[in-house]
Amino acid sequence: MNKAAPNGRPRARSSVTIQHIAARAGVSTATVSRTLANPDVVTAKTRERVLRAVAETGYTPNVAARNLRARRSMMILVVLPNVANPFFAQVLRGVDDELVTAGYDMIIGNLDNLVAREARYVRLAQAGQVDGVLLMTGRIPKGDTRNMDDLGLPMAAVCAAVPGLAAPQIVADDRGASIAVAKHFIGLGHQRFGYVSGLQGNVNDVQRYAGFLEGLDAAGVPREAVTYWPGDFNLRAGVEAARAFLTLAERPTAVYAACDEIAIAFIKTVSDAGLEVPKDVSIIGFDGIEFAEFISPTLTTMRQPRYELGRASARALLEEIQDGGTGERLIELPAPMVVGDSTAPPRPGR
Amino acid sequence: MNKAAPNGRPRARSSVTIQHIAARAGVSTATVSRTLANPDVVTAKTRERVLRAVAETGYTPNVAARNLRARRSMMILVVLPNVANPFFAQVLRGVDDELVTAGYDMIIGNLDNLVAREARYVRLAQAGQVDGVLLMTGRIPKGDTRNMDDLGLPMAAVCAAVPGLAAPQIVADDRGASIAVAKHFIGLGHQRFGYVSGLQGNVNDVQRYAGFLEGLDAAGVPREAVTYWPGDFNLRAGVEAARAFLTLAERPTAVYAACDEIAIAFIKTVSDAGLEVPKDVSIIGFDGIEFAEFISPTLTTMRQPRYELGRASARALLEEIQDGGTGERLIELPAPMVVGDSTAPPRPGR
DNA sequence: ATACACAATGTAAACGATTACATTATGGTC
DNA sequence: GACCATAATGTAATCGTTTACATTGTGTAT
Repeated sequence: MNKAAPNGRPRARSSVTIQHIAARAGVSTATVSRTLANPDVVTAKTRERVLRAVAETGYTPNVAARNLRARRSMMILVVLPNVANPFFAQVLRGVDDELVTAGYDMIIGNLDNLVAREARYVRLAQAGQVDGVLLMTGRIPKGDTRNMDDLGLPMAAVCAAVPGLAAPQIVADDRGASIAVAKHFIGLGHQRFGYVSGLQGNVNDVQRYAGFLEGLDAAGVPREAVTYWPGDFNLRAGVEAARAFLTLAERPTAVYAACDEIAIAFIKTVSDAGLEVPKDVSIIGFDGIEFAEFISPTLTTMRQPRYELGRASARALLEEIQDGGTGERLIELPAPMVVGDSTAPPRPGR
Repeated sequence: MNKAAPNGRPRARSSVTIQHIAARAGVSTATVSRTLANPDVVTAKTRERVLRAVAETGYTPNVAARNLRARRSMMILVVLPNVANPFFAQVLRGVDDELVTAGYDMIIGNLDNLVAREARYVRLAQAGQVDGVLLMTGRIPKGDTRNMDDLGLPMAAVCAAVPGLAAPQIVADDRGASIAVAKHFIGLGHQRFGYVSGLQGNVNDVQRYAGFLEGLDAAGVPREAVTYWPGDFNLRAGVEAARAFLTLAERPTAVYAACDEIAIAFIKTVSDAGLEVPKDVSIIGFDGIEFAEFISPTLTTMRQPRYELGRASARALLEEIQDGGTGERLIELPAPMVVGDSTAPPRPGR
């Protein structure tokens, strides 16, 4: 008997099962299943009867049952350091776009910058809840328990390379872009430089600083001409670095910030202190967030192809799942410079 | 037989089942299940044996099987218009924090601003894949197919009220805040006003405009003194509104923007055109995004308690799931004004 | 010692799909 | 019309838990 809801419509929460459809259409459950999974394998007449029954009852296959039997979940776990970070939000959109077209959905594993939270998602993945894992974090510490790497699940890393991970890694060319930053500053005639770090030890930050130094080295800039400020990937870090900058007797005239938030806060802070950007100090950021062109002066920045990073990584992960995976490889997308008004030659005579 | 991985560690992808644990611990599967679900119901000795077996094998219960039998998934579907929008990202963090402590995880239903995408998530919810739905969108159109509202699933709405939805709705006090905006402008002595709309017909936008007008009405401002620009909740809309503003012979001296992005782009555009903010025009935004205090001039804005909106809505949803729900009710959180440098009295003699 | 309440465990039936294998229907060829 | 290949469908096992119900064990009151 097909129980109807009070309003006469089919009952919600899918109390209607494949048995009901089979009975209603006068076929076996196997035929119903086949009709839905592979319509061409059944007779047109059968197909029509089954589909009508489905439509009339509003039947939707129970996912748990399907997952259990078929041993897949059509779910991808996306692990990221912090959902609140707009940078990842844009990457997520790329991931989602790609996953959706392949019929997958995503579970968000938000670490909230706490390494301890990772265990939860390792467990979730272990439980067969997901068909693959996308790591949006460069920091997968080898804990006391088994970690993601050992799960034997298809994986991919995006945004930040995970050293030693045997999986596709999709990242922006941090090093190359940072060399370009150095070259740009040099080309403008700068001689004293500063670097505001993102998170200490973060793989992106390391690459950016290394690339920056490499570019400066190539131009013969002595290491003493480069000031380094530790920081974090947020606005506050920009304020603090700017304060440190302001106390210097001989200030750098060109500052490279590990991300746009830092750069924007840096500009705001030094401007409030009476300096002019770019006349007194030139600044280049990283990421190419939208706000970069809506501040004054507009920010020169290295644009990460965030959406594309998301798409490419999801695509790579899907390949891992389907083809068994081509496995370990590094895909570097270029991060081109977007020239704004925050860079100029240094004030003459300085 | 317990198959070990090549490295001698327990095999990944949880090929070890509850049967293995039962055998290893010399108990029945029922006892294993009980030990894990409700440890105090078994003998200390039994508990110890079971837990040891679990630890030695690295057993994790298969979630699909559990979901199937227990008829719950410990998953919440979060439907939002656009993952790439930083505003929602912060709300998501609040949601996640609350859900995690209750043992739930979240599936992201990203509509990408396309109404058509909703069907996918209705289906997902129908399939018993989630225990509840959190709607972060004010636009749930009654489609030709059954929509979320009819699912019979625990639900809650956040950020934007869904008219007619019989569920808890957690929103900021758009109207009250907008009245405060009007009062603030009036208090400064302004007489000509502008409003830059968010998405046309969006429930938040409607409330904000209504509240703004209400506040102006209360001060006896004639309707002709208010210019309305249609827009969208993004930077581009601010640019366009500003361009329209600039063409006016008699410009408003006080502009209220439906969100901070609009306000920021508006400021940038009129500044580039040679006007001074706030001397020539005062601007107030909405949301209180972080960047608001890092532009020049810093933005006066109505701060939405985004994290708290997320938390409160998740809490309400969990109550719906657990207690059967107290159901329909409106929770309005205040959106206090954060006064920046973008507001001042109008230039004298204007 | 016996009976009895109650705690601890075991047995086996769900949960709702997919799918290997068995069976029946269909159509083409001689 | 008989035969056979092949297409279409049916039967029933299976995925790995949870849990209702049955059974056994333990301690206490009589």
